[in-house]
Amino acid sequence: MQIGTKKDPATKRPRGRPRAYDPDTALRRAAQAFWKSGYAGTSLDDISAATGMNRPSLSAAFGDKHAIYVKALSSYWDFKFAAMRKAFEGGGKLTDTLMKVYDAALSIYFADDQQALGCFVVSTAITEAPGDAQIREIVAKGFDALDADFEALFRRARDNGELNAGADPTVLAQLAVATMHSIAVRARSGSSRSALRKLAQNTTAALCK
Amino acid sequence: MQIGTKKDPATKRPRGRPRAYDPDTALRRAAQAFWKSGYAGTSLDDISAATGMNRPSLSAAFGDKHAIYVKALSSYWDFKFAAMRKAFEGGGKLTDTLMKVYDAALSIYFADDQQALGCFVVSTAITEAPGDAQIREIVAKGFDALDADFEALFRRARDNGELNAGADPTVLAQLAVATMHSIAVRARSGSSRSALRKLAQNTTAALCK
DNA sequence: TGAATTTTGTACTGCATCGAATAATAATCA
DNA sequence: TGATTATTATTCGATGCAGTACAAAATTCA
Repeated sequence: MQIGTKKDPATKRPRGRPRAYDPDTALRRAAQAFWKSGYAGTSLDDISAATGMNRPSLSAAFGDKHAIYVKALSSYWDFKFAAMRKAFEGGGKLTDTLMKVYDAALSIYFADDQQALGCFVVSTAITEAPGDAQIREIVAKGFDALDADFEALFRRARDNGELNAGADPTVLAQLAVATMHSIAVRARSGSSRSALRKLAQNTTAALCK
Repeated sequence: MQIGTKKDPATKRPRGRPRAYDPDTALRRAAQAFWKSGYAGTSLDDISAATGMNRPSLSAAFGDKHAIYVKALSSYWDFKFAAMRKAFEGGGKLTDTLMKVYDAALSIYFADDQQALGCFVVSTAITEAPGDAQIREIVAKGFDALDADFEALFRRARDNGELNAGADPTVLAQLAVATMHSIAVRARSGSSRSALRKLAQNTTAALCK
């Protein structure tokens, strides 16, 4: 159990009793719990157990359940989604970049060795977005960002001559994202990682020719 | 309010007090409620309100909450999913058939005018499949059926010469289903029906050339 | 008309959950 | 060392929920 954040030993400690948790790791663990069982399926006691924080500390640090969920989703965004998007950088061959992106996604979707968790954003889109404008906004922003990443990638490839001039980057991006969504959905319903990687390879081959 | 099922007036009534509900319509309404808010997000009182049945009647007719969910999912399968799959029949042009399928799906996903509900099977794949083997089985069977329908459609089109001989029906079906999943996901996170129809059109055009 | 049978409607029990109030603890500051 | 401050730990109260027991109602059968 990690005690405190020694991020900067020079900064003077604040006045009172020191925190027994690190807010970032706590949020990551809360995200993992919500990710696995959804909003309604995860109790504050579950969050408490996952983070090691007791309930009043959760309240004090992050607010009520809804606020914790929003912060956890943002944490997922910062730690997982952002890492995946890094796979777009580098500028190798189009097919290689695409597979790097899909492999990064698969690593996240299958990170938990007990149970495939899929994509927290996709799951949130299904469960929480319809009834919650704030969360819907966050999800939409995430989807837009991914759409834009794929579109930029295909546009570059077209301009480089890797794709023929008639290729439509927008449509290709939609198909690439659709496969990503499909992978996220199928991962949670029992498809194996290898089967979904094959799906990614098929998509990559189909879109690049 | 509909009383009883007059499906066959010749059949003698059973012995006791007649039922005040029709089991099929009750299940459809229960499905609608679960479809909207998920398993954990829907209480038995919600189901009770949606069906007009009180809780002991629900218990007696369908069993406990989990059993109701399974039966509701099967009801969705019988009434919605099966109707959508009819769009595969008919044997017109490939692009027309594909758009008929997508339009049938969109009609279901946007059937509720208050709120886009997406696909009950996709939503169940996300929320309930991971933790419930029985439901996971049902979902997998649904996905397999749709994969097979698309694959058969593309195979026929290739054999008819509508697609070039090198086209791979399996891969095309995966992409077509991926777009379906994507539409279901995006529908619940606020995308408009017209935007998603455009997505379907783009997919159709891309896969048929 | 009255007994038998099935369903409906009300009420209850036990349990989980959320949120907050209160007391104990561990640090800094004077 | 004692006051101050922030966090932790325990506990409580109110609410919601799932499942069930029991009495009332509506129908068929004799």
